[in-house]
Amino acid sequence: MQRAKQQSAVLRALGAADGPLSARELWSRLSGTGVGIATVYRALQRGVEEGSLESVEMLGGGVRYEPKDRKHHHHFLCSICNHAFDLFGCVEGLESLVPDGFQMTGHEVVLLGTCDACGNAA
Amino acid sequence: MQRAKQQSAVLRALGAADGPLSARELWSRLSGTGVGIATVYRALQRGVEEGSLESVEMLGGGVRYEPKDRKHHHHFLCSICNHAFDLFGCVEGLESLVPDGFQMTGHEVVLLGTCDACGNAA
DNA sequence: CAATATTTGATAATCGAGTATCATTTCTCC
DNA sequence: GGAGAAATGATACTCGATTATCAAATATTG
Repeated sequence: MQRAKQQSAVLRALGAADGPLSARELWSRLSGTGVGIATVYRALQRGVEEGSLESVEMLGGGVRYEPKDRKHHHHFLCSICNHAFDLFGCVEGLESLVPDGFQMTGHEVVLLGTCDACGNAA
Repeated sequence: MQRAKQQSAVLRALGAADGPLSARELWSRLSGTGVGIATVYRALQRGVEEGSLESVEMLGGGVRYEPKDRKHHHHFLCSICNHAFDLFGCVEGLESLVPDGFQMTGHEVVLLGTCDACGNAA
């Protein structure tokens, strides 16, 4: 059996997600496998250190993680299930918002609303 | 002397700011007035309850507050001083990002970088 | 002014996220 | 297989943000 088997499982679960996950979300997706919350944090921490993961701060509370190899993208946050979904594409006109003298090095866009599943369930 | 004098001072300080402030930021701007941190939280809580304030979650950690009467706007977060500045204007093309079946009810845009003061100090 | 209600500041208590610890299990390497 | 290193899960602990508590100060009302 390979090394760090559980941590691999954690990273695989994160890679399979359709958006960034918090440590708790990730842990709940691994329930049944016996993986402890500490191992989830260890895997995330190591992933960030090694550069394969990236942490994303987002409204809705807390830090979420996602694989760093994804293209530039943004997120849709469902106000009902509180899950963050990856979006594709970006927006225009950001530069025009920057005040004089400010240097923009990046940006975040979060769309808010209800996802397909929650919208239909309501 | 009028009622809730200190809470008024808190709300006035928030109204004078150039962006949303956290409870701590607000408190530090009132240092010297003897206002306690508890009163800051009380004023913020009451403001939100009464509808004059709105809480904004933002990367950079924690919740910030701003007067609710401001027009639709977004924020610029300085990665050095960690202060959030109000921006004016908005962006185009958000609708095209929404996946099928999702309902968008709002959006947040945060520009990241360095503000005028921090950029010049560097 | 007296009686009562509200506000205030200090600080204790609470809460959740994340981290540290440690005994046990599992690998790796020979 | 055996020794040592790394990984694991349970859980105690830390840390910061927010809330609750309470006695003192301040307003209001008559």
